[in-house]
This record gives sequence, C-alpha cells and structure tokens, in this order.
Amino acid sequence: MKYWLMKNEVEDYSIDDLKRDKKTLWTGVRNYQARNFMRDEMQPGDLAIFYHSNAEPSGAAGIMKIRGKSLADPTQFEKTSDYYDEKASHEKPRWFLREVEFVRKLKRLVSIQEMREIPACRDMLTLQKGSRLSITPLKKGEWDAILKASEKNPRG
DNA sequence: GCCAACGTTGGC
DNA sequence: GCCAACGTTGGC
Repeated sequence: MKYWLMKNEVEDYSIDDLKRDKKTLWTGVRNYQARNFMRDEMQPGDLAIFYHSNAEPSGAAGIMKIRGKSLADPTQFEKTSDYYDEKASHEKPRWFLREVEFVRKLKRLVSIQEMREIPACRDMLTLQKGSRLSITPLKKGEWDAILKASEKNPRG
C-alpha cells in the first residue's frame, strides 16, 4: 500500500466538504506528473493526506482513501468548466482522476511550518523550495511522522 | 528542438 | 497582493 499527499485549495474544497460528501472525484488536476500518479501509480486502498493549500495556515488536514481504478476526469469534457480541455476527447481522454473517500480529520491541522521542523519530513517533495506538484507520494516515515504530530499538542 | 514569453501555483 | 519557481506554449 502506498501513501500520498494531495493538495487542494481550501476555499475550493476542504476536508470538511469531503467529510460532508463522504467521497468525491478528485477533479481538476492538470499537471502531467500528478496525472500519472493518479492514473498509473495509485491503487485502491492507498491512503492520502488531504492537504489544504492557500489556507491560514496551509497544512495536513485529514486522511482519505483511494477508491477504485482511474477514471477520465469528466470536467475535461465540460465546455463551461474551468478545467475544460479542447484537446481531450472521450475516445482519448487526457486527464485522469481517482475517487477518494473520507476517512477522518486529523485531530488538529499540521501546518507546513510544523512539517518543516519534523526531521523525518526533511525530504518531503511538498516542502521543497518551488515545489508545486499537487499530488506527491509520501514515504511511510513521513506519513507516520505527520500523523504522530497531529496527535501532539502544538508546540509540544 | 531551443528558449523566451507567458500563465499558474502557492507560501508568505 | 507579491513574487519566485515552475510548466506550457509557440515562433523560429
């Protein structure tokens, strides 16, 4: 089983929205590397951190589970969508996604500043300067360290 | 196939 | 709102 970190802008869709919906399609990813992770690398049952970006503060907010196999992102075919892609067709979809299922919120949000201070997270892709990739694999040690931090009191 | 220009991401 | 860093586009 693999671990992932998946970013979303908190105003657009947050962990609370996923909690309400129980599951959702992870639409709108328009980066090839992130697409390849979703299309080729994810497996049903993998776990992912739901990361709030453009938040105050940004950070790890919850846990979700990958469901099913990869699907064509329906928004690429919707002319009125921000994510419409005129070069994509139903015969040859360009963008793929997974359905994700709410597992739980973290006891408290682990901010990006806090993650930077965790030794086990030193090499995390999301924390590297200039990193913009919205979906990244997490090592087990990184996953464990973030969850552990969420159980501790802040500054503790 | 190079690379400048442009658009986007996302922390701050 | 700023802007560094990055990805994409398109002229050549």
